Amino acid sequence: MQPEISDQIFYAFLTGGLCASSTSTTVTSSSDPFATVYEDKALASLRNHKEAERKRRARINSHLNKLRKLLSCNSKTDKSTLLAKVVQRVKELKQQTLEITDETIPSETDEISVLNIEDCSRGDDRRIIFKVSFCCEDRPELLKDLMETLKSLQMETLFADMTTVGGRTRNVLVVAADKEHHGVQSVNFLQNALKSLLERSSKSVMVGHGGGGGEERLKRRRALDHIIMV
Amino acid sequence: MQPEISDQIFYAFLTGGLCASSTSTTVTSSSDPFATVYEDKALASLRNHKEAERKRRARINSHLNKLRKLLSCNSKTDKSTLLAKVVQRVKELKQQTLEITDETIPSETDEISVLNIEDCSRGDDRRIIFKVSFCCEDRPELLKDLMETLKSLQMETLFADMTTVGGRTRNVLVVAADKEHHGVQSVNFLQNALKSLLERSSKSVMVGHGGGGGEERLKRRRALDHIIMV
DNA sequence: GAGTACACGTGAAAC
DNA sequence: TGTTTCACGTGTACT
Repeated sequence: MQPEISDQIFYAFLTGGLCASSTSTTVTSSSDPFATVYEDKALASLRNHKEAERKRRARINSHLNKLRKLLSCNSKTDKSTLLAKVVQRVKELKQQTLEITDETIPSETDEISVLNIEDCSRGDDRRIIFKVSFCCEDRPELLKDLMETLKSLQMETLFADMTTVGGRTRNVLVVAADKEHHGVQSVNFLQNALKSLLERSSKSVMVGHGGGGGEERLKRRRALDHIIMV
Repeated sequence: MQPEISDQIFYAFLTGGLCASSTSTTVTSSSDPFATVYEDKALASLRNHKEAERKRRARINSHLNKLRKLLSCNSKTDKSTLLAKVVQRVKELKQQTLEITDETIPSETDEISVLNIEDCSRGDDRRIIFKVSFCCEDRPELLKDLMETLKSLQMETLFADMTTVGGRTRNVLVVAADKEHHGVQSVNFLQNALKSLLERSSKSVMVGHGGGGGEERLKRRRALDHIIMV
């Protein structure tokens, strides 16, 4: 691709400009017939270039060392494996936070999701299984209303994860329904039931707690109400 | 530090061994009186070295490109700023997951913590504020017991975050107590009350749910019980 | 001695 | 324009 020895080095080599003791530049310039102002300029440029590259390398290596510390890697871990570990770590952390914020922590926007997970049932042919999850503002009667809704639909809760944080709540339930009364189309029943549940929620948010109060504070207050109801 | 042109290059340069067209090595070896078997060996070694270094660079750059994708960086983001962003991202993600798993997600081990956060009160001189947090197995009566305990201690719950996931629960409450009845030493009261609460929990875990059942399944069952109690 | 990893100086390309 | 970034080949040290 590129010549092994460039014209520039060759020239500098012949004129003695590239010897180890660079302090002799001036001397060389005065004693050598080839020495010119241009040569000095070129050498100065090379020196700048050299220095800039040095700083660039230092910058990169500095960041690499920070990464070594963050991953608690030995200072003698070589660059390639270090970077491989960094790639892996970033992937892990991204996945981890995604899972948590997606499935556990309440989001700022309301969500409803109903899934038929019948396929995962352990040979229970008489029941159909749904995964129900929703995210909304918390309110005192929310869970009670939810249980009543499920009861009226003749569904049984198998297990539930619930998170209430800062006045917002995310709930993930696995519910079972008898196949005599329900089929896959019951996903829509559930979805609609939840929807009206959340609508009741937003109404209660509007109407209840008539007295003023900070916005963020009010959110947290509602979490308190929930406890007090229990 | 090191000579600008090494003896090796100088020698190879004079013998013509380092010209761009490396295919002519054999020709050079046969026509040049300096050519020896040693020279060929040395050149082969250099070529191996060259190739190894090429591969090493490729390996490093490959990881850098992966990182570019993970951070959705332009493919023209330079190495240094890319690495700077990686450092920042890793720090953020670590902090984020630490916060969540530390303050929200229930841990596998039981924990009790009571803090006097009086200093943070907004000029409320007549009340003392505590931050109460605990993590344990969930059970149906847990929250009810908790509220009764706080009531008996004449403490009022200001707000609460609650997370129940996979049968374990983490609760963070901020409670207020009248300064006429409580001081900083009430931290101990609270701590002991919580401790007996959790002890009751572990007893109920041992005794209750006498019927068999999978270990993990049982955990989740208890989350269900909690809902049904509400 | 062969293999591996790093820092260096350099040429070239992008602005 | 000079400045900045990259890939390259090389010297050197460690194993």
